[in-house]
Amino acid sequence: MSELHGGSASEPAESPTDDADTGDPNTGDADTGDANTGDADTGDETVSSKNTKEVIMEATFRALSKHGYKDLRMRDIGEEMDLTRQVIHYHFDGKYDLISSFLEHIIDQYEGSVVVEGDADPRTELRARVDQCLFGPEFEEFSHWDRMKVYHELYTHAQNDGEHRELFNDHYERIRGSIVEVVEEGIEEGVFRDVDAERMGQLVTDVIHAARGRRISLGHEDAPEEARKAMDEFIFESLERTE
Amino acid sequence: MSELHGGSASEPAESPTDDADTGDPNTGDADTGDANTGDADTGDETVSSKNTKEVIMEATFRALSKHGYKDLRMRDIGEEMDLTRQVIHYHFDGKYDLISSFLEHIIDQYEGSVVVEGDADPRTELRARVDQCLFGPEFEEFSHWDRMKVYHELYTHAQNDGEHRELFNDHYERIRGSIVEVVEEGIEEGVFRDVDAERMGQLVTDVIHAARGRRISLGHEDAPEEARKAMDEFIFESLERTE
DNA sequence: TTAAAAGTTTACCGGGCGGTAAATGAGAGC
DNA sequence: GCTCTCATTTACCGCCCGGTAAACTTTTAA
Repeated sequence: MSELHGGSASEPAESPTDDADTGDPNTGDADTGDANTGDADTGDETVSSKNTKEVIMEATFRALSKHGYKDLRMRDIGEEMDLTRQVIHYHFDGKYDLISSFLEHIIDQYEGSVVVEGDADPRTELRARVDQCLFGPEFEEFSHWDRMKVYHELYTHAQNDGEHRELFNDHYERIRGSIVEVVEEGIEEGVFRDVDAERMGQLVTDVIHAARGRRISLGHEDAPEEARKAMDEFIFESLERTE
Repeated sequence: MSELHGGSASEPAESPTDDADTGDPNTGDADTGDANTGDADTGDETVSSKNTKEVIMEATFRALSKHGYKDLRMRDIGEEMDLTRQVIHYHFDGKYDLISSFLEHIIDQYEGSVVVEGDADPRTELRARVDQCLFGPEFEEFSHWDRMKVYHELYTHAQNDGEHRELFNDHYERIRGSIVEVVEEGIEEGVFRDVDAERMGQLVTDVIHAARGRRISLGHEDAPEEARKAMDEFIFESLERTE
């Protein structure tokens, strides 16, 4: 066969293979191809292909958590998977496309994790929604902040990327909207005083975001809790004063 | 100053010189070595050396504004100066040291731009401080948001860097503290109702940060203004209700 | 059974990046 | 004038990273 580069077995003492990807080549794999439920496929994608994409998303998430956006290398993502990093290039069109897809992925996850009750009274409902934003869904509370960390880093970086910014804007609008809705409901029902619901919703959303950012960037573990108390004491209190 | 290397349309097919730094070797310079006031030196640094460091800081700022933290290359900084990028390595100990120094630099600037009145009544004082955080000092209003953009990006990245995080924590504490102080003053003087000043100050600081972040990351130009109105309407109003 | 299509791996690379070494310039002190 | 030090430039480099090409393997569909 075409011995392309002379590299016979002898060669250099340590891995001649460039790409020190070596992370650890799935030694004991037996974890990849299982759970292959032959359900209805979605769109025109193979089941396994869809599965792989999800594996890549999860790996991206882990790599992003570890290294941060700035220092994220394709190699890092590869090391978080049982597959080699090159499969990424088969399923995505380069690094930027991968990140963009991941962004949609993580936003969808966020979206999907929101549980709507809807039947409670506005007072309770409002607090429940705020809590959900601040502390995550009741179940699966672990990992909430890991996700948030990644989300928040991408969020900040969006200032340099118009495309990403739009995604975040849409998402933001949905969150804010859902809070405004509850406030409006409360006003209609007469349990809240008659304020500008948009402005109030905006304020609440802002406080949520700030507490999140403070916890993540500055490491203030108690920021969400404190923010929650402050809202109770200084915002909700004045909201409910029907007077 | 940005459009340095517009010319040389021909562009040598393959510049043998590696380092396509070529930007364009300060053609029209005549801007570097002057203004050399032989004043008393500070510490053990030459005047010119100190000057150069500042030039580098400014260049770093510009490069950071343009490219964002993630995509910042030493080369980009070089292109924002009249000097070559290698001088950076003479004055700083590599990229990380440069960024750290820049961080201190921009925080100092922030700090220095804060104007304290102190004599006004707490009501006015509180609003004035908030305004300053939201809109920048009255003079030199331009460039305020450029600085903020850079500040905020570094701020978010601090989650991945303990050393930087500490710097931001200190700074944050100073800002928050100054607001808490005003609130306390107001309570003592009896113009504000008797609330937990710490918590109130925290809330106000959080709202400021959120509005800033929203304007920068999401591009909501009116975020500061809206936040200001929301605070007036929903927070300050209830604060002043001495009742 | 088999051949094409889809997916994955192995091997490899060009270019760009941060950094360094040595040559050059510019003063300060004697 | 000479030299020694500080400051800056010119020239250059090794390595690391994203990406590709082709071999290989598994799945799909006749």
